[in-house]
Amino acid sequence: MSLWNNSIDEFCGGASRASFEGFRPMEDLNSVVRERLEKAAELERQNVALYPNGYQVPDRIKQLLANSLGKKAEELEADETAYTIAGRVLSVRSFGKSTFMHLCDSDSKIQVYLQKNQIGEDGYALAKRIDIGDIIRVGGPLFRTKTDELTLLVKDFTLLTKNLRPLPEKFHGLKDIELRYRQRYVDLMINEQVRETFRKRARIISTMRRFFAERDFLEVETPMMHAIAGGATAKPFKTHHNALDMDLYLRIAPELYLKRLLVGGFERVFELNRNFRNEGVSTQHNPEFTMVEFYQAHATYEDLMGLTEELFGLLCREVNEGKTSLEYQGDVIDLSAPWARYTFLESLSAIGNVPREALESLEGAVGYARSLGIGMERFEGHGKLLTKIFDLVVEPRLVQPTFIYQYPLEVSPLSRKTEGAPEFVDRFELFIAGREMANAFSELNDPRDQRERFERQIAAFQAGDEEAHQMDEDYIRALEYGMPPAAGEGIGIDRLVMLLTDSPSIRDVILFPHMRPEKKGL
RNA sequence: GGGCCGUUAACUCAGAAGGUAGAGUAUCUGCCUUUUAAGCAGAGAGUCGCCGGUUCGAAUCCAGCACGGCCCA
Repeated sequence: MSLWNNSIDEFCGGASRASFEGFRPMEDLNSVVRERLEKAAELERQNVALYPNGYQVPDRIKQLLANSLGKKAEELEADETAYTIAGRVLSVRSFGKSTFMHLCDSDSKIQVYLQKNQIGEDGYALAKRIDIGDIIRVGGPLFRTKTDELTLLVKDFTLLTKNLRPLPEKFHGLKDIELRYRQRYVDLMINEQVRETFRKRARIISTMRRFFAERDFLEVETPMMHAIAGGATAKPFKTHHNALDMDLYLRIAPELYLKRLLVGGFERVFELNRNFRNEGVSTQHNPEFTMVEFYQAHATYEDLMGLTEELFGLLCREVNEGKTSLEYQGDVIDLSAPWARYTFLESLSAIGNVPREALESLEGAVGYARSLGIGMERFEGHGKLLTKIFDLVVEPRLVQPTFIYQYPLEVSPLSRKTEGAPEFVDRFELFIAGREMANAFSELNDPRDQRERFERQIAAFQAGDEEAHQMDEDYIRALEYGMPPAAGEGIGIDRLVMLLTDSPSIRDVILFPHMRPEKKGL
């Protein structure tokens, strides 16, 4: 007992003070951490740097694997070329005078072999002090073991970073969902498929940027902090600007700013960034989430259907080995164009089996909604009620990609009215795997109509609808200058990544999902 | 906000009916120069989420709270 106490003392405040100025032991010191601390102190006493830098690492494991693909043992044996790689030690199999380790760098893993007669008595003694979780640099030629595994025969090695906390169990990995999200760094270290998910996320986003760039869309950045939270129906987060002494809202959507850019003359714009909505957290919702919104002048929502089919097909092939179909949570989903299209009302009757009287009158809808257990607020009209019915009886059944178009005017305050059907708008939503994936419409560019819509929203707000739009006078003014006819669309990136990576929860595709703070001391 | 479930060693998990906690991995010691969930022998490691209550006695039963998960609104 007193042995490790003394050693920790030395490590934290005694002999090693110079190199550990300010270092304090963690509160949850367990026996393994104590032993690591002691081992680290011992290494420092032997003048082994625990956190050196400046070492060159010319080779990547991925390259070594690629270059050696198909090379026979004899072929490798004959090649004396030494390679130098660095990575985290993930496993150790140690014998009396030799040791195997697996080393992992950012995208690949390779076995390395340390032998006493290669690195000498002192070198091997130091090698024995390497722990799982340490980051090391090794150099030497490649060979194949008896079991034909490509392995680097270590001629020299350097400790680059000492690990002080044991890694999770090698076989089961880190399973505890809470720990995986709170300590994503450990999750990423241990669970290769998690790293792969986030690599795919990056690829999806960069492919999307390229897709829009190729079509002459300009990427822009509009404000995250809004004086009026507009562009969607959602509750915003409120914040305060001290110097200006004014309340601001984190944006719920960039829409109204992007359309101001159409007015300004940028005819194709997109923004791919975060939105914030002050609502519940679930497998589908994170308070901050990523959206791409894009606007194209002289296009209609029907044009965007084709563009969306093209984009989703491309993204799917990009992360899914060139295939245009994928499996999501057991369902095979075919993203090949063209996708099914139903008007909103058609879908209610054809897919949701909603009776005609519910579609034709508010009274009919109220009665039917009640039979489904759907409540109704005073400020809600027929259109709003039908969307609630839709969410319950149609949306979950839209597993294969489906466009639902011609939405009720009441729930679409920024969309152009459908010609000849003024209670409906030129808008579609895309559903895949029972979830809304995109929302698009031909943009309302008549300032008189837009003002009326805002006024209806304000009436709804006054009647108690907290999510209703506020009046945005500057946006009306912009429309008065003239916004070209245009169509715009928003796609939820997180849900898209969930779909393309077969992830059941939005938290699986967000690196650091929102969590309540942990109360326990670290 | 409501319902159900979970929280035990650093990790993955056992602990019917109340009697002061176990395994595997990891760690430490010894043996071991082609292993790969290496092996063999031994050892250490726990505020059983927190706080109350019932009881001679609580990881276990009860109430509350915290955090998390799933479902619902």
